[in-house]
Amino acid sequence: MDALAQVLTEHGYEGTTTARVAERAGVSIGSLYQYFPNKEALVAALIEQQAAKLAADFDQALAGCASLEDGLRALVRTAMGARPMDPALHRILNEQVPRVGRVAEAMAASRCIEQAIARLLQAHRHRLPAERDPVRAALVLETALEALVHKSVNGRPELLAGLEEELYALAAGYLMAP
Amino acid sequence: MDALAQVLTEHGYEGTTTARVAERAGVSIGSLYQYFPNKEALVAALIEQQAAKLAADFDQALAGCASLEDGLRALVRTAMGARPMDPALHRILNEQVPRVGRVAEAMAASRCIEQAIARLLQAHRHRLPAERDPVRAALVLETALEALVHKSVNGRPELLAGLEEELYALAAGYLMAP
DNA sequence: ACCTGAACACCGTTCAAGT
DNA sequence: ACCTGAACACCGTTCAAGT
Repeated sequence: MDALAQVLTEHGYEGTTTARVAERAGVSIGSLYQYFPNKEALVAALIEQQAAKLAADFDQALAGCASLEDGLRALVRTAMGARPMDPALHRILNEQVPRVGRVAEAMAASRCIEQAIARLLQAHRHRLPAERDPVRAALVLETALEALVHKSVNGRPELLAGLEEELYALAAGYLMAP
Repeated sequence: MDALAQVLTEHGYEGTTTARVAERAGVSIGSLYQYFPNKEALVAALIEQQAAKLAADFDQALAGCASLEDGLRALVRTAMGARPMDPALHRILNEQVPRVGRVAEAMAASRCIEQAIARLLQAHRHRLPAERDPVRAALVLETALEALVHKSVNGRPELLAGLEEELYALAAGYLMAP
């Protein structure tokens, strides 16, 4: 995994050959194929590793929030701080997510995050309008925040300044509208 | 472009070889490379074609909206109806967008859509809170709606039922919050 | 001017042989 | 049991030869 992360960062996805990863890891190409059935599975393993770490971050951040407002602020902060190590690596992996298998376990981590958000919303459901289902709202928020952080990190850096307040307004307006 | 679209739909991105596209188009592989420098440029051309069409849809839908509410409803409807032809093809192309060149012209279409939304918001800026910048809000809305429609079409179909009202609540709550 | 397709370079994957 | 790397299959791309 470390060798893969290094090669991806240095050469991008297309430039990442199984031979290069094996060489960097100090094993033969045959050995690599003993542990991973193909290149896709190799990349998927790294994606799952990062996704699991991210899901744990959300779980921890949202666990003990007293008010809905505190919870939303923690949610926004965690979403924005979700640039674990190298942003370039994060970007490369994100681009590969849709193409890796059935999105498999990366989707599982995404569902974990949704569930953490859903628990927060359920704990304060008396604050939400009647028509706002907490589980569905959690999916909406996770998707929207993830897309906005992603776009601001990659491609549209002018979004980054003041994004935190913007995301809070988006979440709060959606959840607590008349 | 037609041959490419067919082969992509039938075989997916990995299964789409330049040889197969050339064969389907009824030309030799050499001819294909006379018009497109490489496979990426070939796919990029199809992406640009679809993106331009989408941008035109938004321009038209948002042009003559009397009220902000009408405009937002048109925005949500257009975003949801943005499944031009084959949804499978749309999905395959979307997955390739981040990997195609500098995102080049697909990004240009995305900016056209943002500008169409920004014009709508600017026309009704007296309805927005003072801290809500129309240009930035347009970028936020475009990103969030696109991500939610994309996720509901691909991967999470349970989102689709009632999504239109959900998106409207998200947009209206964000724009017209206290 | 434009087309053709055999040939080339390269990469993912396998498997017979080694330890 | 596990490792090795030459060999294979396949795909993107080129270019000498044809029209």
